Amino acid sequence: MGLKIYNSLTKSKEKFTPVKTDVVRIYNCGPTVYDYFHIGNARNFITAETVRRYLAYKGYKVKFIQNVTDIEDKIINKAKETGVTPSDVAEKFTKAYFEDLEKLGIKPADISPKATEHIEDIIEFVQELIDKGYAYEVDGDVYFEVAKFKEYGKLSGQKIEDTIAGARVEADDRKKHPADFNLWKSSKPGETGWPSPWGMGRPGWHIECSVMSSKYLGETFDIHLGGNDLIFPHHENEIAQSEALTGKPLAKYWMHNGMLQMTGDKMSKSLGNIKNVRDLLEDYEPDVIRFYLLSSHYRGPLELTNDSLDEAKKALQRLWNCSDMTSRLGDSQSQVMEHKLNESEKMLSEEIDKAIDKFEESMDDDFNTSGAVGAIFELVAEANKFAGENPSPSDQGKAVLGKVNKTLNELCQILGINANKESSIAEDDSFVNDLLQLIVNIRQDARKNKNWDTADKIRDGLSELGVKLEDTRDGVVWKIDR
RNA sequence: GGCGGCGUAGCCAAGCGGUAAGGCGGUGGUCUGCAAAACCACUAUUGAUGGGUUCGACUCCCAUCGCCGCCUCCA
Repeated sequence: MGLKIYNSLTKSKEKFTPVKTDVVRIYNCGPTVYDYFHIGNARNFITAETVRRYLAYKGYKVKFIQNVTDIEDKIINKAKETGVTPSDVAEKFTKAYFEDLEKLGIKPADISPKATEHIEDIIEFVQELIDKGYAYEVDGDVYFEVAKFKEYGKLSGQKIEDTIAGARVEADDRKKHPADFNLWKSSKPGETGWPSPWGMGRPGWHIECSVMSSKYLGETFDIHLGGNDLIFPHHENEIAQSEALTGKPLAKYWMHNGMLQMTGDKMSKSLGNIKNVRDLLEDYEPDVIRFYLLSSHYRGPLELTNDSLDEAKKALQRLWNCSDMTSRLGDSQSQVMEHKLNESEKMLSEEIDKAIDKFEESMDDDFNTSGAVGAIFELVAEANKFAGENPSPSDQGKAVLGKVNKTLNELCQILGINANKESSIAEDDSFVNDLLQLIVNIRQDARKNKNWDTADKIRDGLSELGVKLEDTRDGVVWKIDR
């Protein structure tokens, strides 16, 4: 079973074979840093990360680039509104971007190139397009001449004529064709700009991705990702620029994630119905947010509601409980010896392999994280069942449970989810642990004396402080949740 | 007008040409001093609707309806 990827370019699932054998090169369109990023952006980042992690799990060497657009009209507008410079805005939100990524538990890209640090490269790229006859300059602006690129529209299925029929393209007499787009924008006096052969100006939006992807990944890299709202015009234009210049495909596979919706509408900054990740993290743990985003397929739409997040949290709790139980009851140090297993141990052991198989099968099928999560939960159910039937497992039983624990951890890690709950109190905080142990011992004494009032008062009181006590058959277990 | 996606139980959500994973919720049990956790049973004869192909379709094709995205900045 090899990996299959749905390629937006061909609108079909294709077998994945890297362009080069030794490394998979991936580019994802990163944020324009004019505000905190929202949960919809996060879905894209997490989709990219899932691709990246799974490919690494499959044994590929992965090189992952995600750019930072730090000069753009929206940044300039924001600067005007708030009375600071565009670079102030960009700096502030670039910093916030990396902070929020980290809080969400998303690994930053191998390289996060910034547009403003590649002005020279961009100018060179634009000049070459002019030299090759694909672009023209008017009053300090440089446009890409869409009519010159015969394959224009191959990604989005848009025809140039239809685009004009939409009549929403800004009228500009200076352009040869309404669909022609900006490669270089002249700047007004006093505006941020860089010197260029065409006067002071700044890069058009689409050009930076073409420039930086080719610079760091080379011509024809493997996977280009982005939200499906970028298909047209952004990705279409990227293809036009790059392929006009090189005559080679920009990327082999194009992956586009679906939009996150709020009460039926797309979440977007222009609609004003956005939910910042920063704010969301006040109410939900990173794992919950990631788990929720992974619980459906990346290409479909996904509705964000409090209920869906709450539900994700409960589901995740079930996983955490099982992980807890298997680490408590299991022994991950000792080896499972198949021939020594009894009937039920053997069954559980087989369930581990089944879960791994189903997990990989799902992920191989265009990164079906929903199916992969299902596989994990099937293992959880089997482990719980086994533990219920074998409260005091044999050594081999412990070994199998330990293996379940390890498997749970490994599979979750591929999805970027912690199989174990991150506690706000360090696990090695021995003072807290000793204190809790003392309280629990006192409560156990009360229980021995059937002093239920005291015992319950302690349990309820701790619960309010975020410490949950469970009286299991083999002792008291506490979980910290605050 | 052009391009594309979606429509599966109360809710969320997968696989699959041979009669529906998983999660949440609900109901009834087991365990427990009581809880919690966990387990067991039940919870879609039905897959928006209407046709067609097929021995057989939720899965393929066509049409209809509904929802959504893109065509302007947007992950």
